[in-house]
Amino acid sequence: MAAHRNVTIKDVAARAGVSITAVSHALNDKGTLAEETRRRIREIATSMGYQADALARGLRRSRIGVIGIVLRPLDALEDYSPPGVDYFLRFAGAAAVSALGHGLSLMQVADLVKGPVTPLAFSLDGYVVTDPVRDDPVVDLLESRSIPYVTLGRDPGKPQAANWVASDDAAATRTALDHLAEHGAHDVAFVGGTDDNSWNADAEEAYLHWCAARGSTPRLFRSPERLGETGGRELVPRLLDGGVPDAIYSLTGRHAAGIQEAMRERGYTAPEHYLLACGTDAEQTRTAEPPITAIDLRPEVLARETVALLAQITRGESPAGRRLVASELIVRRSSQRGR
Amino acid sequence: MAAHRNVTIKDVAARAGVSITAVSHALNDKGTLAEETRRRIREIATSMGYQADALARGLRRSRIGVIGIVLRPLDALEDYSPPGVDYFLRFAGAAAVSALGHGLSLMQVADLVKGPVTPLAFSLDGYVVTDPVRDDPVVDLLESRSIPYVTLGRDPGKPQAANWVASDDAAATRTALDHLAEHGAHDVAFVGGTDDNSWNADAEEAYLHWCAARGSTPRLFRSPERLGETGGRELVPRLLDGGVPDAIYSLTGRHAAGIQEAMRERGYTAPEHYLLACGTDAEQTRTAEPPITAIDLRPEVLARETVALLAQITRGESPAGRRLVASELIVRRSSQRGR
DNA sequence: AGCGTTGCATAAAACGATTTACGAAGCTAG
DNA sequence: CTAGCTTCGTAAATCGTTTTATGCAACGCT
Repeated sequence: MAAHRNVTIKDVAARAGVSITAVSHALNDKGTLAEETRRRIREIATSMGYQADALARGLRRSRIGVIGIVLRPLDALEDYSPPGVDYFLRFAGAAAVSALGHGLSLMQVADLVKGPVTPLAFSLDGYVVTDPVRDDPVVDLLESRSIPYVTLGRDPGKPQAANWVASDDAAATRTALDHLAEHGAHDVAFVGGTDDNSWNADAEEAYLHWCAARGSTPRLFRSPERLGETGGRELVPRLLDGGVPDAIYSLTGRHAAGIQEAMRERGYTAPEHYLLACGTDAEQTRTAEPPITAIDLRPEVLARETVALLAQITRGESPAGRRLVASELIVRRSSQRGR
Repeated sequence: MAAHRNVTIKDVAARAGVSITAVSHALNDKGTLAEETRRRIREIATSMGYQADALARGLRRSRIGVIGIVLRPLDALEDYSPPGVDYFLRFAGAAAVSALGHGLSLMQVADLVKGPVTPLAFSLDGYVVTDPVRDDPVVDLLESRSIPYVTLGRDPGKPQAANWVASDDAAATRTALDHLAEHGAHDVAFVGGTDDNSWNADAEEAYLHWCAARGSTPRLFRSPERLGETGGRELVPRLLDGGVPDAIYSLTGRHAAGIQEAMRERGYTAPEHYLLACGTDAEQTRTAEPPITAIDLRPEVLARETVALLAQITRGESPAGRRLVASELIVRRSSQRGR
C-alpha cells in the first residue's frame, strides 16, 4: 500500500531484456519485431499489469480517448440538473454509454466560453454540443482550436454545417398538431422558447406552415426557457385573450406544466375544456394530472447517432454526417376526447 | 481554420525574449523572477491566448484536475440510466457542479474492474465511489494503485476506512418507522435489497432494533435491486402470508412501486388498507397514485460533502473525514391516515 | 583584491510514452 | 568476395510542461 509508482514501459523493457521501443512496438503492433518477440513482450507486460499512461500517450498521439459534452441550454440556465428536465440527463447518460461502446469516455463540460474552464477541455478528442444557438460562441471556439465536434440540432446560423444529428422537429410538430386536430381542435395556440436554436426555430416554422395550410390564424407565444413553470403560468392570461383556445401546444415541459396549473386555477381543465400537448417528454408531462401528451425525442437514439458520428470523425474518417432521427408521439389523457 | 497548432510555452518564451523556464515561473508564481518581468510575461501570454497543455502538465505534476465517479449500484445493474432511479443522476449532477467549485471536473467511469476501462481512468486525481459493497473490488483496485478516493456510504467490510460520507440511514429508518407507527401501524414489514452495501445493512439493522425495542416481530424481506418493480410485485404474495401488514417500508423506489401495484390488484390500497413508505425519493414515489411517503437522502448535500472531502485530499491535505448527512422524510398520501 | 551575498535568469533533466531513422547481422546473387 | 537486400532491433528525437540545479552579474565588506 506504500505510494507505489505504477509500472512503466521502462520496467517492462528491463524485465523483458529489450528496449522500450520494442515494448511500444509489440504492444501497438507497429515496427518490425519478430512474432515470437512480440508475443513474449506482450506476455510479460500483461503479467506485470502494465498499462500505458494515458497522459504520456496523449501527449504524443494527441488523442486521449475522452470526448466532451456541452449542454448549451443548461449553460444558459446555469443549472446542470434542473428539476423536471430529464431530457438532457437521459441524453447525457445515453451518450456516456454509447461512448463506452466506441472505446471512448465522456466528460461533461460546463460552459466553455465563460469563467475558468476545466484544464482538460482543450485536450479532449472532440465534442458533442447540444442545441447550439445561432452562431454559438462555443462552436466558434471549437472551430478556432480545430477541435472536432458534432452538434445535436443544427446551428441555425450555419446551414452548411457538416456534422450534426437532429430530431425531425418539423415532422414531430406536424404529428402533434395533426393529433390535436383529429381530436377536434381547430384553433391551436403555440408556445415556444426564446433560445435561438434549431429546435425552437423548426417547430415554430412548422407551426406557421401548418396554420397556413389549414387557413387558421396562428397564435404564437414565446417565453424564456429559464422561466420554466412560472413562465408558463404568466402566459395564461394572454393565452386566454380572445377566448379559450381549442388546444395549446407547448414546446417545453416546464412551460406546459405551468400552463396546465394556471388554466386549472381558472377552471379550465384538459381535456375537457382544451387539449394540451407538449414538444418533449419530461417528468411533468408524465406525472401531471392529467398526464400530458408529449413527444418523445428519443434521446437514447439521438445520443447513439451523435456519438457514433463523432467517434468516426475522431478516428480520422470524416464523412460529412447529417442525420435526422424520427421522434414519437406519446398520447396521454390531456389530449384525448371522444370525437 | 487551418489545422492550427496551439500556442505553446515555447512560443510565448520566444515572443517575450525569455526562456521557457521564465514563462513557467511567471505563470505559476514560482522561481525568482523580477516582478516587472513576471508581469510582462503574463501579459504576453494572455494576449497570445496561451493555455498550458493539460496533458503535458499532468504528466509532470501528476494531477490533471479531473476526478472520477463510480456508481457501483449502476455497475451492478449494467444500466447507467435506469428508469425511475433519479437519485444517482441527481447525485452525479450535483457532484459535477460541486467539483467545478473546486476547480475540478468530474468524469463518470463505468465499472473499473470489468472489461476495457477508459484510458484516463488511472490518471485521474481521485475517485468518488458510491455505495461500495463489502470488500469492493473497485476500492481494492484504487487502493492498490494508491489513487485517493472517498466512498459515499461505508464499505461494510472496512469499518476502519478513513474517508467516507454517508446519509444517516439508521436515523432515517427510525424516523420513517416512527412515522408509520404514529399513523397507527403496529406491524411493519421491511423490504430491502440484496447488494451488500452499508445502505442496506444499516437500514436492516435499524429496523431489527426498532422491532426489538417495541417488542414486535420483525418481518424482513429482500429482493435484488436489479429486479426493480417486478421484484416488488413478486414479493407481495409472501408479504400477504399471514394477513395484510399494517405497513410496508420498502428501501428502493422501484420495489415500492411494484408492491403498490400488486397490492392494488389484490384490492389493497394505501393508505386505506395499509401504509406505505419508501427509503429513497424517486420518480415513482412522487408520481405513484397515491404518491408515496419517502426519504429524501439529499443527494445534493451528499455530493457537496463528498466532493469537498475528496478535493481536500487531492490537494494533499488529508484529514480523515467521516461525515454523516441527515436525510429528511417527505410525507405523502400513502402513509397518512387520521389517527 | 578577494570573497560571500543577493537577485535574476536559464540549461537541462525529468515525466512516460510514440515515432523516425539508423545499424548490425545473416543471406543471396553475381 | 562483396554489394545489396532482408530481418530484427535500438538510439534518439519528440510531445509540452515543471522542477532542480546552476550561472552570471553586481554589490557590499573586509
